Amino acid sequence: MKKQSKKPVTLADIAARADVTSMTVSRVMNSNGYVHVETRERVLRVAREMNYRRNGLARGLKRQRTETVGMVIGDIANPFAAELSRGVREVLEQHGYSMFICVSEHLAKEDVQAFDSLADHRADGIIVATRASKSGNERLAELIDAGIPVSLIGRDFRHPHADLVIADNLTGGYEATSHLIELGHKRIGFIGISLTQGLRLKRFQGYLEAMSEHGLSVDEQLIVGGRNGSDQMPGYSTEEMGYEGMIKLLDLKQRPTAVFARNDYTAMGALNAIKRAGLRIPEDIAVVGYDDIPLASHTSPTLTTVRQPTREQGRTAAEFLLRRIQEDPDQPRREQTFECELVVRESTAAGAEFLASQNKERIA
Amino acid sequence: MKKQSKKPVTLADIAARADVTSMTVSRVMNSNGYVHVETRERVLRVAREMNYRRNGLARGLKRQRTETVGMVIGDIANPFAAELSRGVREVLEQHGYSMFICVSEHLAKEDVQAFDSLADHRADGIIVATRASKSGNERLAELIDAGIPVSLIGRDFRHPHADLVIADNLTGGYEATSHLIELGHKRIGFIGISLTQGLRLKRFQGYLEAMSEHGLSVDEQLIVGGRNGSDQMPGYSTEEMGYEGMIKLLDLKQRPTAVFARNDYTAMGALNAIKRAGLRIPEDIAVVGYDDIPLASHTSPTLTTVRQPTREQGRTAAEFLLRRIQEDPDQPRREQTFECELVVRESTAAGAEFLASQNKERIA
DNA sequence: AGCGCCGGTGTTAACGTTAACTTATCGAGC
DNA sequence: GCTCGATAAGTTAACGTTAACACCGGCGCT
Repeated sequence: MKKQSKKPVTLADIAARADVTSMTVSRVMNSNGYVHVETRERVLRVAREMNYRRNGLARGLKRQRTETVGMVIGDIANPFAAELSRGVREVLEQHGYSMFICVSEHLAKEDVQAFDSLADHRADGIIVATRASKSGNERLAELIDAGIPVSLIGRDFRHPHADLVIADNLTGGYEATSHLIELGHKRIGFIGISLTQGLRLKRFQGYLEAMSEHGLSVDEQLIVGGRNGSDQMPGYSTEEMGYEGMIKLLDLKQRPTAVFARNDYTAMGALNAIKRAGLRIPEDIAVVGYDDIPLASHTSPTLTTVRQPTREQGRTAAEFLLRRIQEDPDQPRREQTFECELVVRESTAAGAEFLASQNKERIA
Repeated sequence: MKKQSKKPVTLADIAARADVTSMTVSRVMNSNGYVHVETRERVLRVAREMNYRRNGLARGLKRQRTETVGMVIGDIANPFAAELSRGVREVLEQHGYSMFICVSEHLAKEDVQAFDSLADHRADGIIVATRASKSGNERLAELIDAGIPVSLIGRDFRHPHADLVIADNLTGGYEATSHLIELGHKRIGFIGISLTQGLRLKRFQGYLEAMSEHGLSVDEQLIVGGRNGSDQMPGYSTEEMGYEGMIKLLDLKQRPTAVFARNDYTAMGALNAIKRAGLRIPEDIAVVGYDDIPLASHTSPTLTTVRQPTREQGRTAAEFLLRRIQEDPDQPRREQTFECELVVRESTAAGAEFLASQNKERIA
């Protein structure tokens, strides 16, 4: 059924028409080596006429590099990942690398598939911003051992030859929680994990530490959310989780006076559940999110949250990766931690004067 | 500076260790042709030991296809694009194709770069979901003419050998506006375009048609938003545009009683500006968005919007593309239009009874 | 005159894989 | 015994590009 379609133009085709060898055409295309001005122009003209596109496969095969970097993210709609990718791209582009994005939908299986796919297509390096998983980490280790440069962002996985950039989410969670405690809250809920598997989440550890350091006990009933069983959640529904988690909390005999959500979407879901229940924010219940996505300053009330230097993390990961590509893939690992910053907005501010005194936000 | 790093294992390396030829190893790896059971197992064992990864460049070069499809989107954080990409992936994965995403950040230059990059790396086909631009369209036409299968989503560009899936945004915009008119609104604003360049936007045309058909005049003061000059807007800020646009509308001597926003983010910005101004929704001002992103049912009030079958569009585009890849790249174009559906929620509902009578939404 | 060097171009041989073909062995069927 | 088909390999020659080297004429220098 497949019709014989016109096959792509090659250097040799151009060479024949321009009466030179393909080597000369190659030199013209890559502007290296000596080529007579007239020859160059003739070749370029023919190439344009024939609508030549170079074959990156052959090129990459011969040169043993593709000037291509793959980035693996868990959820394409996540503004946090989006901002990371922008940082990565900024740097890669400057250095002439193309970036291709693979999405794992937060599934370990797809994670591995993405790694394989990028490795097989000989990406020069891989930037990984997905959540850690056993099978994913194992495959990643194999690839790193095979000499593929890898740079990780916020993934709880270390390898002697892979770089890592990460935000200090432990402190971030600690500060968010402490902020609530300082406002006088004692019953503080956490939305977005299940107790069985959330213990590795740094921002949750920060929550626990803050509570215990201030002598507050943690009521397990106040820890809600997270998927039953598997860790898979279709793209966007973290915010659904926030909504449902909050409802559970509101139904308690003794409900919390404040909640800390694992991320801003979750927090937005919680905001909604609270408003729906006819309660006021922050008077009845205060809410803190995490990530400071652009929407966080446009909810009502605006959302107190923890900002991490997202684009900067992407940039740094890309820089680490490029160094590893251009120097030695087996060089010792670099790790950089970024500090987080509490951004106080209306969802926790007791009053305007508090906001005014605390809020260091730039006038955006 | 670059240290001699261990070079990747090849079929020949395995062949040597397993005492066969690389052809036999190739047969094992691709499970085609006859291979003795013992030989196969020996080869597989050696391959695993040596941590073999096939070279997709060489493979693609020889086979003249890569089983890879590129998708170009304008904004990675846009939930609409995210949902499209999920649909695309669903189909591609079923057929054994890998998908790589390129992001153009809504810039024509990056659009062209993405096309080139995918073409050069010999993707078997390209799915394009970015906004049309002169330079982008031109390059796209070149690639299509060169025989690269292309499938377009919602891009205002036609080519005899490229497929197109598109939502009927004209009708969508018409219905959204008619809905407001039927509710009794006469001064209806539109947020999200500039008059000079927004005329091509189908949903805006639908707005204009509905207004004129109902004998309402359009006040140019009520058309706000859009960037001054260039069409570039950094990722997310459409919602900023909604906020600022709405403020402009609120400042008018005679402000609108309803607004139609070009998409849900813009609408959310508008919601916020209205609430901030101390006005009620929908009593003082009604709001309609577009796209029905997941968040739309979680704002307060929930957002009336126009839903398009997003994932379905992605799936269809992928199916079109696969057919074009597997059959004839020069086959005549297919075009499929998807109907949109008005989803009435609180931001326009006059009262609960209205909602109850109109809202066909599934109990999600 | 002889030498070296530079500009300009060609030749050769890979890069790693696989399509297409060839070779060889083993039984089954006549 | 001979042919034929299935099984199990091996051989050859690309796919399109470029690194490395070779070649050649001309110019400047000793």
